[in-house]
Amino acid sequence: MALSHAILAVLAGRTCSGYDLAKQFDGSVGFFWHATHQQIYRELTKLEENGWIDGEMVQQNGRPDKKSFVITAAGTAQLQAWIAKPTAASPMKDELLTKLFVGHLVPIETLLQQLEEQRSLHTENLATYRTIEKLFKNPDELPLNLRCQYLTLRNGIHYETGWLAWCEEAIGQLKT
Amino acid sequence: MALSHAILAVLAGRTCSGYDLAKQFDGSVGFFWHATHQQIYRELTKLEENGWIDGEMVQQNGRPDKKSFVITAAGTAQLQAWIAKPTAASPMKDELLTKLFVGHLVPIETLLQQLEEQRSLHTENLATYRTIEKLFKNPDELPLNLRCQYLTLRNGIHYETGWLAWCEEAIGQLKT
DNA sequence: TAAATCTATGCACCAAGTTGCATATCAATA
DNA sequence: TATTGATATGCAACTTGGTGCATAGATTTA
Repeated sequence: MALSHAILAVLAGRTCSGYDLAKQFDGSVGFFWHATHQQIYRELTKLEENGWIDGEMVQQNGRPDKKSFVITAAGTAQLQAWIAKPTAASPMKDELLTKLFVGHLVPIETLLQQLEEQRSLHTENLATYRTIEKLFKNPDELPLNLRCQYLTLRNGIHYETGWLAWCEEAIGQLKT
Repeated sequence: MALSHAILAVLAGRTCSGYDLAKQFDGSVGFFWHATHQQIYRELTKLEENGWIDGEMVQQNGRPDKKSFVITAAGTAQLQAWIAKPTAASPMKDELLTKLFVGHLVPIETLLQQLEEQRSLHTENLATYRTIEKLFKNPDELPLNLRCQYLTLRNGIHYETGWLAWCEEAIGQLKT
């Protein structure tokens, strides 16, 4: 139910082809809602059937033709209604923690390897977010739409910072 | 692929019926791997077919009979091999952030409501974790298996703390 | 004694997500 | 000119996850 809304959310900002959307879902919205191009194309068909978006073939020169989608009034209304609805808690799924939960079954070195791998992943993510953060000058003076996007970025920064702090703690603990 | 391993992880600690497992997945492992009782029963069938667990009917008095599962040597080997494998990054899915991303489409009051709802959810979660944390005396002197479990709990605490800090920041920002 | 609650297991159907494949246009590079 | 890479879209098959329902033994509570 929520992939459709994530797509509407992107289209609320600008018209996109499926291909454009797939790129948005790899960065930007992709930071908090993962989707493959397959899912996106399939969902676009449904959204158009529902009348929430409108597709139109666009001839291009220098590259293949594309189908461009715009959000309809009904789509926007749908999106607004969804935002106001109570938010379902995202079902937790963390492979690393599951592994650590039974970490005593493997050599400590294996655990440390995994933790260090995670640390470098989260370090990388944090660096990406920090880079984007710098593009926002004077966060307090942003128009509302950008301020909202800025806050989603800030969430990512809190998230990654928290993970990194934990990685350090866990690695430290296990090395004792 | 990973629900099976989460189940094996629980069974590595103690024999369980499907019902017991369902309760473990509501708390404990459930804090980082969500699953319904339906998924669990279905997966148990597969795990038994693969020979990774062994099921046996147990007569009980005072309550219905149950089927009790133990992990096999093959199952433990499987689990150990899985722990050592590279860990797939968990695909992000956060409904609230998706909503906030297009938050300018609704009144600020709606956003604040949602954020305050999240804040209270995460406050509750943190309180739960803190309560469990107190059960661990002298974390540095725990045997390895408990220390690993303690670290998963610490991850939850970092996670919830980070979320709460962000909630405060976001609410503060939007109230300006 | 009736109803609610806890223990215990499972089917059927539907929705969502993943993987691999298939196709095609056009630009740039080797 | 052949290949690579970016643009662009999509099908088919499969796995996983979610919802609702169905059943049933036993205890507790009203």
